[in-house]
Amino acid sequence: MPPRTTISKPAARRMSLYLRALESRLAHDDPGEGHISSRELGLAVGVADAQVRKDLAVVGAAGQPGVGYRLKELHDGVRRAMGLQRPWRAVLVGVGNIGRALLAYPRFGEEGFELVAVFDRDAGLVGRKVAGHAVQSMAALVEGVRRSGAQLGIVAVPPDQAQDVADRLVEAGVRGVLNFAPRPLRLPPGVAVVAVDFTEALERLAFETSLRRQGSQRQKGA
Amino acid sequence: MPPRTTISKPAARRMSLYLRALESRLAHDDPGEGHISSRELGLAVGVADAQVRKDLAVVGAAGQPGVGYRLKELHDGVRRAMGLQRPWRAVLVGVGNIGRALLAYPRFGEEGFELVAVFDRDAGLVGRKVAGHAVQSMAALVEGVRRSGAQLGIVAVPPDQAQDVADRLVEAGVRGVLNFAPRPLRLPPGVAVVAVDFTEALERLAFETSLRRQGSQRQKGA
DNA sequence: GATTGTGAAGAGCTTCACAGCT
DNA sequence: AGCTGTGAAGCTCTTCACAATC
Repeated sequence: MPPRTTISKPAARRMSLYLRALESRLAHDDPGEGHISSRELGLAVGVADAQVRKDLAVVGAAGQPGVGYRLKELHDGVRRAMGLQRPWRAVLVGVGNIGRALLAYPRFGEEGFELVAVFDRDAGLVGRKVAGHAVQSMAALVEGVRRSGAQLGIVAVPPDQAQDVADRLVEAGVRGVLNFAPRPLRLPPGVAVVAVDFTEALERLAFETSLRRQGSQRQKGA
Repeated sequence: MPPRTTISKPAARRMSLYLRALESRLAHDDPGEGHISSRELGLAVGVADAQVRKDLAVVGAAGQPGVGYRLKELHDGVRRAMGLQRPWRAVLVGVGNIGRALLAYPRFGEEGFELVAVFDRDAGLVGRKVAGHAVQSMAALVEGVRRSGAQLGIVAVPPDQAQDVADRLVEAGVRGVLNFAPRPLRLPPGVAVVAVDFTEALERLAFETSLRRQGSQRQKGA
């Protein structure tokens, strides 16, 4: 049963939040037989209850009036809707600070993401192991990625190398790219790109903070 | 002259992109007397030209029909509209991999952001210098932040400490928080929060990638 | 001829509010 | 009583299209 409606971009963002709220709840609820209402879930992630119900309707989860949604069922439903029902294979390019932070991320691999290869330009790193992953040379990238069958590539290199690395990842068959370089990537349609941009985040923070000078503060959830 | 209209959240996101496109352009245009059209700028950041014009109208930038916008004037206008006309003082809490990545970020400080204090829980780090910044103990946090007069705080600690650290930052007078922990923060209204969440980004990537199975690919810019 | 500025139309997203179920 | 599911209303953002300008 495919989702009734497509999941919008804002909804996809919220789904990640729901997932984590559900997981934290499941951790405290061993049998996993508990329920959660749209209001509770909304409170946990800073979203209105009606919004939660609309989102969940899209993933095809059935709530029980008067009770709420079954935790386990809901968790599975959201994961399936987000394309996380089976694991994704990812490669990491760039083992600088950001790359290391990702390697150290316990969550990586824990649920649905498997890091199958790691590359770096630095000859001093190539051949060594970082967080259990043998670092390969950039020369080995295209062949290595192709052999690994990875669908996702993570670009954690300096900005001037980002486009080139991304192009080679796509050449090697990757279908989605996570870009940590503060530079927009141009990739063919059919390849998904998601950017994580510290500078943008900082600037957004400056903007939002300067908005909140004394005076009319409308706020909603978080 | 305050902006005619308020800048929407999506618009604020794009402003950061405009800024970087303009800066990269200014770097290749030493006198800074060049012009750029809404179409060119839109192409650089993956946005429709009409959208660019609407955004720029909000910052109060005046374009010249048939020619475009003056680079330097536009750059200044966007920075002002984003609240970047004068520098922000920020503190960093947590000198793990993410914290280090931020410290290494050349852009940090280069334009508009000054890192005025750095804290970490690890006794082995306290007192040492990392990337030119003396690491202070967590015990010194509230007093240290208050004395520094920082308006922004960056939370780069493990998730279980994030809320506590954020609370103390707010207690110390911080008015905006950049959160790298994969956990939503609850802070009083009047304090801005921007989250950078790797897990969310990865899951969004999985979702967008799974959408792009063969078939109808609508795409626009990037 | 090229490009801006913008009203109006269009698309998308969120909130409201309530009938219906347990 | 509590909660879901959802049509309808309301709001926000984006795209269109074109007169005005250089």
